[in-house]
Amino acid sequence: MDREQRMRNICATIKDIPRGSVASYGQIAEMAGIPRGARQVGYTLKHLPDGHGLPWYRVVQASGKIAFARDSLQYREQRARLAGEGVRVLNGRVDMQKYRWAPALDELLWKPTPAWDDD
DNA sequence: CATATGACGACAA
DNA sequence: ATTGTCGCCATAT
Repeated sequence: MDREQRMRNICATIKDIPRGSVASYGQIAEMAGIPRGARQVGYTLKHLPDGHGLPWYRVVQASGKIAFARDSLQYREQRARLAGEGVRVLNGRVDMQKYRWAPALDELLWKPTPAWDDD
C-alpha cells in the first residue's frame, strides 16, 4: 500500500465519522486498514491542504483528550466545533464511552441489516 | 544509511 | 490524575 492509498483511506474514514461522535487516531488508522498507524493519521491531518473539508475536529486521542495544547487556537476551534454538534468537552477531553464512534452499533440502531442475525 | 520528529498509544510508577 | 518511558512508523534531513 503506497502513500497515496493510505492517505485516501484515512481521509475517507474520517469523512465518515458522524456528527456528534468522535474517533481516536488509532481507531481511524485501524479502520483505514493501517494497524498501529495512529501517527500516520496525525501526520496526514497535519499536512492536509487548506479547504479539505474533513471533520478533523472529530478526531481525538484514544484517551479522549484533544491533541492540541490548551492555549492553542487549534484547541479552541476543535472544542468549539465539537460543542457545536453536542459533544461535551470537559477539561480538554471528551467522554469516549459516550461519544466514541461505533460504526457497527450505528448500523444496528439506524439501519438494521439482517446480515448478522443468523447464519 | 543514521537520526530526528510527531495532531499517537499502552503501561508503569 | 499525572508524568515518564518505550514502542511504533512514515517522513524529513
